[in-house]
Amino acid sequence: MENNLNLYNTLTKRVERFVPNEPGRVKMYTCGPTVYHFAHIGNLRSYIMEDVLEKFLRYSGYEVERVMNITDVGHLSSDADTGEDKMLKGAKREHKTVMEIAKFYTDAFFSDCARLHIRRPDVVEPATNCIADFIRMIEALMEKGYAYQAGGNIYFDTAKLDEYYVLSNQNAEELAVGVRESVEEDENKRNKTDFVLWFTKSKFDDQELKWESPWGVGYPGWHIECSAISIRHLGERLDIHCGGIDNVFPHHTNEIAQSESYLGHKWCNYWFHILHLNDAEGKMSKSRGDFLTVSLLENQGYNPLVYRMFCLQSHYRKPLVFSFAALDNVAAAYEKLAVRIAALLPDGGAGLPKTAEQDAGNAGQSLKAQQNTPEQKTGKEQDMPGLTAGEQASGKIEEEKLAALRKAFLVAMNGDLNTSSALTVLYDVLKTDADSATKLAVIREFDEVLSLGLLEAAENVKKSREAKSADAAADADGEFAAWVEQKIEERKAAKKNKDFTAADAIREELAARGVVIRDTREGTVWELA
RNA sequence: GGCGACUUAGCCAAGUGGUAAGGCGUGGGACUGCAACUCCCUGAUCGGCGGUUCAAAUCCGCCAGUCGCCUCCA
Repeated sequence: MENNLNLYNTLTKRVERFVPNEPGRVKMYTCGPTVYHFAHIGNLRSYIMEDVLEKFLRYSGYEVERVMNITDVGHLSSDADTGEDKMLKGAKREHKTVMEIAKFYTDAFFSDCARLHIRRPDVVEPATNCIADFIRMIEALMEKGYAYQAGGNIYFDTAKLDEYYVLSNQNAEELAVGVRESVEEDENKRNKTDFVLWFTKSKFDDQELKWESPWGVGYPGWHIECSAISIRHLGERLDIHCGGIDNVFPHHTNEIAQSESYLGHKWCNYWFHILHLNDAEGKMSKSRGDFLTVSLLENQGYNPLVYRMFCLQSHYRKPLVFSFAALDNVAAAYEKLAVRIAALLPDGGAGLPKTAEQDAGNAGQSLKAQQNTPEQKTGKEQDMPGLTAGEQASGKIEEEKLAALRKAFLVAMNGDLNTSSALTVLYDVLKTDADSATKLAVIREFDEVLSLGLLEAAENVKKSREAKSADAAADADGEFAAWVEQKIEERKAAKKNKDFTAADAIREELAARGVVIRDTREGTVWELA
């Protein structure tokens, strides 16, 4: 099956058919975090949506190579040399070395990602590993005349380009410099859009990490790292460059300027930008101080995957407003989905062997084979992605129904990654007139891309619904469990005698001890609240 | 000041020319002694005004509101 992915491209400001440089292969670069603090859930919205893009590309049959940088140096709070390095700021705040800070927050970042089922990119490259690449690239830019030295620093000369504002319709005359109060204008720049490639002279001397360079001891500017790291790992032609919308100008604009000047040809074809997560006050940002993290959500009782679903419920090119009311909405929807899927699971709870981590890490590799052999119907069951023994046991996969649902999913996702519509296909699956095995297979397949952990959640629901009594009894000490069982028997007797007052009293007595009971067809089950 | 985006039912949200998906919630019903669970049913003419068209939430114009970027930001 041919790929039909249509993606909005910031470069052309249109939705375009995605065609990679090399058939069947996608080279994807993501601007990674600056690791001076925890990532807030707004940062993570971008990574969630990029993860969906990556997984959908894999699901569509592409081989994807994805690279992410880790900014662990040279990220100034100002582009003038008066600023303060963010890493250094973090280190000062916590009385640690810059490298300790970087390590700690890098680990924290990937831990957050794992909890959100965001796959770790194939290559994760800290900027401090690539200093030699930066220097090589800056030297080349100097030789070609695109860079100049002034006041001890190396600057990129944006006047050398015919076209600088390729991503946004800014214009030099109207571009305001130093709009924000904290930003000072750098007197060394020839043009106001010039940016620093290498610092050797800084008004603050306590920069911890410095390296030798042809221009003296110093450290790299921020923009050079993404260009150099991408070219190092993905070569001269990039298919997709991702990032938050705020990076469009100046960061990505500068990346294009320096990369294409260096390479002498077009560098990246598709620019994928995610709009921000806002709250009632506006954009969430680290610098505003107070911010929400994955851990904070977890502490308040939210499954991180509920936040993932919250993001998927909206479109990546629309601003998303966060509120706990809206999150509660999604939490309820997630729970209900899990319950409905649980009802499809075969009895006996035949295993769901994959763990959440595996699910997050190995999304979609299997559709390609199927798509390449559309006529092959016989023995298709064996090809089903991740079809478990349980699914096979509960019935035969109904191929035609599966194909119809898959098509709806593809239409949604191919339409500029319409995850909101893709999510509704999940509800179509549940409503469709098909065998449980088919529905489970489809849900499992879609979840390779959505990564909402739906089958695991359903399995948990099933466990707690059907085996909770036994589990609770095992968990609780025997004496307590015996007491509960006895109370349930007493209530049963009371109900039989139509003594509902007594029955309700027993239920309340149990509730007071944290035991919640529910009458089912199979009898009364209980669990510890 | 310049650049850009958004505005759909109580809430979230899809829908870029053909007569408003889906979810949550609410209300009603079935089941249950009751409750919970589950299932069924239930709602909007698309910020305002004007225009183009046989036909507009969808195109154009004006107005209003909200938000983002303009060298810290995902």
